[in-house]
Amino acid sequence: MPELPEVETMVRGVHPHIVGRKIRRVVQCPCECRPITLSPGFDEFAKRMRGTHFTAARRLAKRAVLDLSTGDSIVIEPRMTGLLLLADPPDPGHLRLEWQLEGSGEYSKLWFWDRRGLGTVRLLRSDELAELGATKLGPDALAMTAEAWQAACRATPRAIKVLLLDQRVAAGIGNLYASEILHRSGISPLQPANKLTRPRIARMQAAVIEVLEEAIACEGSTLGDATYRTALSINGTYQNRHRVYKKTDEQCPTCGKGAIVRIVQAQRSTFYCPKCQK
DNA sequence: ATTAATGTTCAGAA
DNA sequence: TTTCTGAACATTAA
Repeated sequence: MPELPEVETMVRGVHPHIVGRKIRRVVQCPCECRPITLSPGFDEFAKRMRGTHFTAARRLAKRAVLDLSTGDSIVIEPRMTGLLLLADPPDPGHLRLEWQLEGSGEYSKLWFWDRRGLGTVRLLRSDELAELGATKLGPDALAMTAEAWQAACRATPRAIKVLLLDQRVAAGIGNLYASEILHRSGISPLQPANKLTRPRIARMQAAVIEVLEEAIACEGSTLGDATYRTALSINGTYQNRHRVYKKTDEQCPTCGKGAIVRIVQAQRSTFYCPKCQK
């Protein structure tokens, strides 16, 4: 579930509370749930971590990266329902990993909570982390220039919505924000990328930045049927500003004429206004 | 009972 | 080589 703004909110929430804190112990599933995918296996995972301390919490595309004093990094991929939490999980039954922190501080535990359990947590050396970034991820969506989008669009006839979701083109945009970005840009999600004109791509690039930064300022989107919340367990508020996502049949807030429709592209829902997105 | 859900990855086919 | 489809992972809520 978390996309770029939600993961950014997670790492910002966790950073001031864990940097400098030593790891006393790592516990797998303090509740009675199935362990999520870990690498390496839990024993080595915990051993390489014990006694080290956190030096930073940062975001890599839709992943949270917790750097350790050893030079290793914990790379957390929340996928659909994963959360990094310092307090109050949505329910106590899906805590998949617990880091017990030494020393003084407001919080003594850091959790990875994941209801569906599709998330993954890996411990990587710096060279492995660099390789991950280089092979699977394009530039961060917030760092993409209009020229970079122009080059990516020119190179393919794929639908622009599908291109926005391609993490090798630009990393961090997910299904929710792709629809919101295209609506703000006035671009149809079905438009072949290589048919977009330069000014329209420039408009899209600006919308990418605007939507993502506004969503970060709102601490992400917490949908009614979802579980996302900040590290301190506060709901995000960007859902109150959604214009099209899950708004099927509602009036378009931009043109006031059309109704929002839902279509399916690459097996994912897309929401848009056919009247003002061309 | 069926369907869809803010993600990623893989196999197989066009 | 590129692109698309379907399925898989697992759980829950409408």
